[in-house]
Amino acid sequence: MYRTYTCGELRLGDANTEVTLAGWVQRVRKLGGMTFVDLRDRYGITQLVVDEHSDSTIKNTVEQLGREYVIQATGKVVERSSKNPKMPTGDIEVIVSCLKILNKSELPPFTIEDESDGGDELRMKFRYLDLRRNPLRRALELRHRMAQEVRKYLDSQRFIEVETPYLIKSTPEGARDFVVPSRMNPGEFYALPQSPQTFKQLLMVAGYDRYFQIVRCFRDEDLRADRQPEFTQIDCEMAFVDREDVLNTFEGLAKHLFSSVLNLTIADKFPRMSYADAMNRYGCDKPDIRFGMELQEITDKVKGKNFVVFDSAEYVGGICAQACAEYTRKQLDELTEFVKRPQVGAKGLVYLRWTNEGMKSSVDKFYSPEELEAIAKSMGAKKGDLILILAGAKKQTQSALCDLRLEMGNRLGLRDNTKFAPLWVVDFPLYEWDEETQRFYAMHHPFTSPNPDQLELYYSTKQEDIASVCANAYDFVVNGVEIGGGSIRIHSSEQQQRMFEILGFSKEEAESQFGFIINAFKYGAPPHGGIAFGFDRWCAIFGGADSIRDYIAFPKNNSGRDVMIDSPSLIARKQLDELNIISTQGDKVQNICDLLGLDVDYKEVLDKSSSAAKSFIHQVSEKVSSIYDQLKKG
RNA sequence: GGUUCGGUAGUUCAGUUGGUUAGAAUACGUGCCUGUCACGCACGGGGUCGCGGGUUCGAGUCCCGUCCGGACCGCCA
Repeated sequence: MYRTYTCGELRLGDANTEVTLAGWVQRVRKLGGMTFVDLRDRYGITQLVVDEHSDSTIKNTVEQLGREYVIQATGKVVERSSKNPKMPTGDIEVIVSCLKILNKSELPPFTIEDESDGGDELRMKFRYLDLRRNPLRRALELRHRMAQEVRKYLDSQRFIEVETPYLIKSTPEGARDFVVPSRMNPGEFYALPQSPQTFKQLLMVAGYDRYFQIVRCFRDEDLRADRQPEFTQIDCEMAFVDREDVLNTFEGLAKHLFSSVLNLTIADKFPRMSYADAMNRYGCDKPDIRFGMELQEITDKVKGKNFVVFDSAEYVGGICAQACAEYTRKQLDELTEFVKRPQVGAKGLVYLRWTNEGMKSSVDKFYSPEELEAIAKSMGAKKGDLILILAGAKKQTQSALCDLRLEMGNRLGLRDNTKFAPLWVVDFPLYEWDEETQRFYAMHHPFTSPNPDQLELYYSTKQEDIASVCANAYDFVVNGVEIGGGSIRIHSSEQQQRMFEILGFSKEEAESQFGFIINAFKYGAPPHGGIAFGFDRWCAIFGGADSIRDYIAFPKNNSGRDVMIDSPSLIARKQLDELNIISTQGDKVQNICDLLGLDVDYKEVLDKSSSAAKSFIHQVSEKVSSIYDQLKKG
């Protein structure tokens, strides 16, 4: 037996027990006559002691230990003479009577500690070492607990977990697909699912009225801190339900997770907010409602005073930051810089400081103190408050105010990541008009049903009628992060055909892309709807993190690379041939080599920083100039 | 596709207006140390300043290009 206990469980009550532990050497502290070794495993750290009474072979072995050596130690548990209250095993230590090095370790490139000295890139490259650290271990343990509790709850609600295929069919709508070449069907490709959307709907047609799956999904789009090319969804679908049924069921799931994972009881029903409300009050469709500071439109109140910025604006609005009237010039300049960054995109920032000496603003030239006070009061401000105003086109200005509001929330410490504010956002528009292509796109996806009260508009021939149709859809938002979204689906093939018609699909296109689902709907599709949660994000939110990367064991970097295994990578020409794929760059290089009679490995050459690439360029230029010389000679 | 920040010791970083032998902390090595737990003390080794080119008497520092990484915009139904 390698071990009788783990490194996290021994306590004072275990004193005088003979134990065997195994783990990694966290640290060795030599104090002349005696040596302490911190032995670490997944469960904790236990201190081993070697002193003058120890056997000389043990003293010898302990001399050789280095960081991250894997060792096995046997000995007696004793009470420490000087205890360490900071660690759970701090009351005891193990007097080593037998010590064995199971495996040596090279010196790790960064320290395996809660606050590692390693940078992000290095830690990604040695992810298996980074995963030894407590913060990552805790993140993955949280994720595990979440997954177990999701299954427990959904099982208790009679959901069944069904696996759907990963090799499916590419569809034109939505995100870019990852594709997989089919060797047996030359020139044809599978797509990896962006979500199991159509399959779960087919399961409803099949009569499995409550389905779920914790499932990997794939999107070939650019990444962010909270976006990976492969990510995990809790994918759910129910039949014979309306919107209320779905929201209640999954509010139940959320509450179960809050209580079982975070030990937080939320008694109240989650608030609901319409999309239009969310945009007007918070400037975005996923508001962080942990704090107020709502957007206030003042367009009509500020016009007509010859201030051209306001007079020419479609929308003027602001937020009121309580007790910030004494913000310094420097702080206000910082905020101005913040909103002028291209990512936020405002032209400038107008401020009103309601100080003890009265109103001070950047627009004193245009407005009297009384007028400023009236504006401030209309926004619910009082003495001591700071008002920040942006003006411009409505959509962009609201969005910039949203960013500014979140920035102020951060600055004022109003976004405590141990507090949670869940929210349902409902009544999304069904379509988005795209100016460039002059057509409607589905805001959610093309299986989303229209609001049942607006069917007349859904079948209307007028563009503005169609644009005003709301979707029977909903998003689940926590702390300003979209955790999940779903809808009641279309279940009549007539409504589905109308959807494809509005989206500009011809009958033939719809048939070839989605024929299978249109057909299925002819055979008794029940009314149904569902939701999908971003599992990685939900874990990150519960863990209080901004980035989902630490909640994924082996994530990819900003450019979609796994720097540990160095993927994606080039594949052998033989594989490409089998798959009937023409490697553009590889073939170009290979063709040049064949033409000039060079013996070069195209894979090495494609790594632009390699010496093979330099030598390739050199050889090619030599060859070309010699050919040129020969041509000149005749 | 774009904006922006960064790349200097194993690691995290500092490096002034372009000027002597590129520093600190930490890690590592050696020695001393019997109650440490971020042990302590002393000494030591450790550098392609991402790469290529340019300006200059002189470049880690300025300019151009390029590669790599982070954050963001576009994109992500």
